[in-house]
Amino acid sequence: METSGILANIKRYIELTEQEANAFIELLESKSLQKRAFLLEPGMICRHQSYVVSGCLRSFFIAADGSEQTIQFAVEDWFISDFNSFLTQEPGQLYVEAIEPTEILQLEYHATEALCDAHPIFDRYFKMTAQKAFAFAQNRMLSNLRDSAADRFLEFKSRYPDIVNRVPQYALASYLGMRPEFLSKIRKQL
Amino acid sequence: METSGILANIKRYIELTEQEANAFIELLESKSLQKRAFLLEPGMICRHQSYVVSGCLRSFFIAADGSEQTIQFAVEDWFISDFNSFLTQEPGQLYVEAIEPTEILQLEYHATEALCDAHPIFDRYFKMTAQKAFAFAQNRMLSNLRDSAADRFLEFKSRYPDIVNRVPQYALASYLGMRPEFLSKIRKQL
DNA sequence: AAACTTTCTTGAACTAGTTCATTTTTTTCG
DNA sequence: CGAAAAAAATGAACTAGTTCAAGAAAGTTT
Repeated sequence: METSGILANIKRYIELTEQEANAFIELLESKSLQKRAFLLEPGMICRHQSYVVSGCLRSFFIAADGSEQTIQFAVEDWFISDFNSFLTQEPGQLYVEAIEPTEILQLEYHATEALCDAHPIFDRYFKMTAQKAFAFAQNRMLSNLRDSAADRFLEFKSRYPDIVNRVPQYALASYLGMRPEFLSKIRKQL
Repeated sequence: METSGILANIKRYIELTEQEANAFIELLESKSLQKRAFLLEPGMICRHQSYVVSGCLRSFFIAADGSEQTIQFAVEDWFISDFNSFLTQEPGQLYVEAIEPTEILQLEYHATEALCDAHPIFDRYFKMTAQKAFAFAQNRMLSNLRDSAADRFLEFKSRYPDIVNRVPQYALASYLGMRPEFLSKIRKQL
């Protein structure tokens, strides 16, 4: 199992003893997904957080009018889940779908809790990642309130040039809060 | 100093020994704000998270076109800050303004870090609050992508009937991602 | 209570972004 | 490769929400 990436990720936040690192690695479950496979569907309880070793996933939901709304993309070295469902361990609303063939490492909810009980240093790690995720979500909200559709696209493109070329345009459009036709027109004008 | 509210808040998440509770209370700084006073302005480093004992605050920023965009309201028993600035300890973008005369209790950044070092149980508390805040932010984003302006207003009104009547309409409009004129028209139609 | 300031309302003109229907291009897969 | 499916592009008609301007109402200060 390829654990060097996820360990390096953690070590950016906290220092681990060998024992703590081993306790963590023992919890990991690895999984492969084909392109277009669903890791999660609405109504399911999200029992894992998933770390992307290689490939690309997205989370989205189906709105009342039938349209897809993308919440998040995850490429190499990112985590993804239906976080609300993961946190409450209640049925969720989101799909998580593989955009490319993807390898992930998963952390199960109760195993994660037990890990934190046994090694409180992991409370600190998950504190830091949750705080970072919250700050990120606030910034995204801020940018959605402030910027025009074209500006949101340009900002995303300059920050994640890689992702723009890896995900379908309709998925990116829904992430940016616009219709695919309109994103197509924006791109044409640039 | 009125600390029963904030202690009850914490005890919803974790159990504290008397020693831990005392260590926490010793960090609190209390502050009063007049109506329309600013707790924070753009360019300042957000050095505290603030817990509202009584009154009402909001955070907002000024967009390129000069309009105000409200990020958050905070009434009794809520926390507020420029979280991005608080987390990074770099200059922020947000105003935090008192909408009513307000009493707050503040937790300073480095004091909070020291508290977590001395008593790791607080890492768990801040983990849980950050995770909850992140889930909340995701839900808000989801609702902004999915719902019409009128639906967003109705949803907010049913969830926070109190706040609707306490904050100026232009502030609520900008929180909901619309112009005050349009919110006025929505209300007229209902 | 008068004067002043801030907030809210209203209506008309406008525009950013949507919707729908069709065609073209790209990707998938036997 | 060639057929089928999925994704992207295009254009015309539309609409949800904005902008601007002016007046009414409410709140604050002296």
